[in-house]
Amino acid sequence: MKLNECARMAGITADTLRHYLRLGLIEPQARTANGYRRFGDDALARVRFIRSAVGLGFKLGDVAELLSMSEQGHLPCPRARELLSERIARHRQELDAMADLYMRMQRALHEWQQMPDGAPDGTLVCGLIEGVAADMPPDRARRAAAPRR
Amino acid sequence: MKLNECARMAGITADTLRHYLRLGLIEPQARTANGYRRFGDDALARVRFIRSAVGLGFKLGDVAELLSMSEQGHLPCPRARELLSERIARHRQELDAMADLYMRMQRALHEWQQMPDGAPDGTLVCGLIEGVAADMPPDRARRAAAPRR
DNA sequence: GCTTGACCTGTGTGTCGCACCTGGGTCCAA
DNA sequence: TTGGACCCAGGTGCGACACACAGGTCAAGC
Repeated sequence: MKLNECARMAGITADTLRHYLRLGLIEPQARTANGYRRFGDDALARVRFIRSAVGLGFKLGDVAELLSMSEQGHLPCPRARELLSERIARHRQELDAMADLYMRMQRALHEWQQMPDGAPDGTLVCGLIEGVAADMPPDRARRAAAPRR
Repeated sequence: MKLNECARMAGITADTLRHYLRLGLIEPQARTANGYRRFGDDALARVRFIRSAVGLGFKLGDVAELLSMSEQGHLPCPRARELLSERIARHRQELDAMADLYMRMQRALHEWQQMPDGAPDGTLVCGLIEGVAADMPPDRARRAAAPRR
C-alpha cells in the first residue's frame, strides 16, 4: 500500500506518517519503481501501535525506545510499565498546574466583571491584569535537571 | 539598570528577557556607550505586566496586542476580558482532554499490574499497549480553523 | 496525444516559550 | 595582568506535527 493509503487506514494524516518516517519509527517495506514507498501490513500495525501508545500518553521518544527493544528481541512490556508510571507522575503535575491556572483565570474573569476599565496609575498597562498579579510563581522550573540521555 | 539586573528584579532569567526583546514586547530605554542595553523602571513594569498576563494564561501574542493597544492610547481592558474568556474556553478543553488522558493512563497502569508480559501475537509489539487500544480518538483536530492573523 | 486533477515525492519552515550554546567583547578587582 | 563575572548577537533545540513549495506520476476522459 502507498503512503496515503497506509495513513488513512491508520486514521492519521499523510504528514503525520511522514513525520514518523523522518523519526525512523517506521520504515517502508520497499520502494516502487518510481520511488514511491510501499508499506506492508506490518508497517500498518506499527503505526497503530504508535497511535495506541501516544493515546496512552507516551512520547514518541518512548515509543522509539519500546520499538527498538522489541526489534532487538526484548519484551518491552516491563519498560512500558515503568515509562507509563513516570508519564503519569509528570502528567499529574501538569494537570494540577493547569487546574490551578484555570481557577485563577476564572477568578480573574469574575472579579473583572465588576471592575472598571482603566489603569489607576499612569505606569500601568491594564489595571485588571495588574490587579490580579499578587500571587504569581516567581519563575518557571528550569529544564528538568535530568538530561535524559 | 542592565539586562541581568532587570531580569532579576522581575523574577525571570536573562534569556527570557532577551526573548521578550526579540519579540518586541520590551524595548530598552537606551544603550550605554559600550552597546549594553539600559532599562528604566517603565521597562521593569512592562516585564512585570507581561509576567502577570502570562500567569493568567495569556499568550505572548495576546500580550503584544494588549501592549500595542495601550501604546496607541486605547484602553486594553475590554479586549483583555474578551481574550481571557477565549483563553478560558480553550484551556478548559485542554484540561478536559488531559483529565481524560490521565484516567486512561491510570486505568491502563492498573490493568497492566495483573497482565502478563509478552505479545500474544507475533505481529504485536507490546501486548499491554495494544490491548488498551480499543477506544482511541481517530485523529487530532486540525489546526484551528481560524487562522488568526 | 493531451490535459486535468488527484495523487505522490523530498525538503524546509512555522508553531510556543523559552533554554542553551557559540564566540566574542567588557568590566572590575585582586 | 589575569581571572571571573558580566554583557552582546545570533543560532539551534525541544514536541508533534501542519503546511507550503516545486515538481514528478498516473489514470481517465477528450
